[in-house]
Amino acid sequence: MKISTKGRYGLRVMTDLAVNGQSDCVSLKDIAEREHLSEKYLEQIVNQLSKAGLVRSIRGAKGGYRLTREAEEITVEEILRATEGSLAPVACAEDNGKCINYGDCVTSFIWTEIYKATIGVVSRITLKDLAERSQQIEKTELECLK
Amino acid sequence: MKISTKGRYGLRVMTDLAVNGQSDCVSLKDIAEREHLSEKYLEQIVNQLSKAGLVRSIRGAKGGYRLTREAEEITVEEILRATEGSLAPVACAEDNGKCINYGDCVTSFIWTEIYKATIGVVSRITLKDLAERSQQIEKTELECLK
DNA sequence: TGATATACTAGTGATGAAGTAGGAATTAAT
DNA sequence: ATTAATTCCTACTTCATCACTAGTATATCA
Repeated sequence: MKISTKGRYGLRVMTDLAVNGQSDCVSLKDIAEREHLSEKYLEQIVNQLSKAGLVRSIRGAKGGYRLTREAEEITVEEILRATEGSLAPVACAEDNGKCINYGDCVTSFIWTEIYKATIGVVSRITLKDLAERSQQIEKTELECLK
Repeated sequence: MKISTKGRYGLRVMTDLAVNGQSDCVSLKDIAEREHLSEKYLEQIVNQLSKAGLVRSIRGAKGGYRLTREAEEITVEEILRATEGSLAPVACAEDNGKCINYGDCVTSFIWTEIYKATIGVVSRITLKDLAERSQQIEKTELECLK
């Protein structure tokens, strides 16, 4: 029942883009530095986000990435789906319990319920929520430094 | 975001015990046969259930396992915790978002929400629910054979 | 005493997670 | 035109975990 680094980093990249990519596009180098993550690894993750249509890339010098939509129109569900794959606890859960594996039928409703509960959470949270939180935290940290 | 075979098989073993272990104790050999699972592998899983206090073992010939409590007093949450370990999507989620990893703070509330939603589902389902479902399915299958 | 159980520990092969590494293609600035 | 910066693409690597398998020791019943 774990979310991998791809999902977690994916959210951080997207949040970073929402906060720092208002006017311009942002390079992976900058993001990697700010978020203390490996640029090369982020490359792969952003590639998935790009294929999912959540970011657009601009190649060459002064290139980078930017969101394809407004932050409030991108959900955490979309980001996690792009980076994590299925969010279902077992394969069959996504098809509302049409399971192939003989013997798991008794428990299939459990997985469907967990799946629905999870989607209920992540579909309601938008990238804007994360961006706002991020800026709030930044502010608090500055306060603390005084 | 996956549940492993330990969690899935664990639920099946417990359901089997609830259905077939009313009066007597049940041997792993019988369970493995009925559920089409490896006896040796089940040994490890039942061991975890035993350490969690969900089943009691009786050694020697005519030995086996039995539930320590009534099926309606055992939740799916307990069974999954015993077999899967933590049900939180990331480590910090269980502590209500007190995360150590710098940088994940912005997203920690997501994991806590997912965690709470998951627990909400599995804490309300009891072993009795599974046992009843199992017997219902058995009945249906017999109906189909007519 | 022997057959039937569980208890415990170790080993194994396959898979996936979490990166690393290197080069090709593209673009902006000099 | 060249160079530096950037994305794009593929392959490789290391490590941990999953899903078992195997073997031996221990306990109990008949």
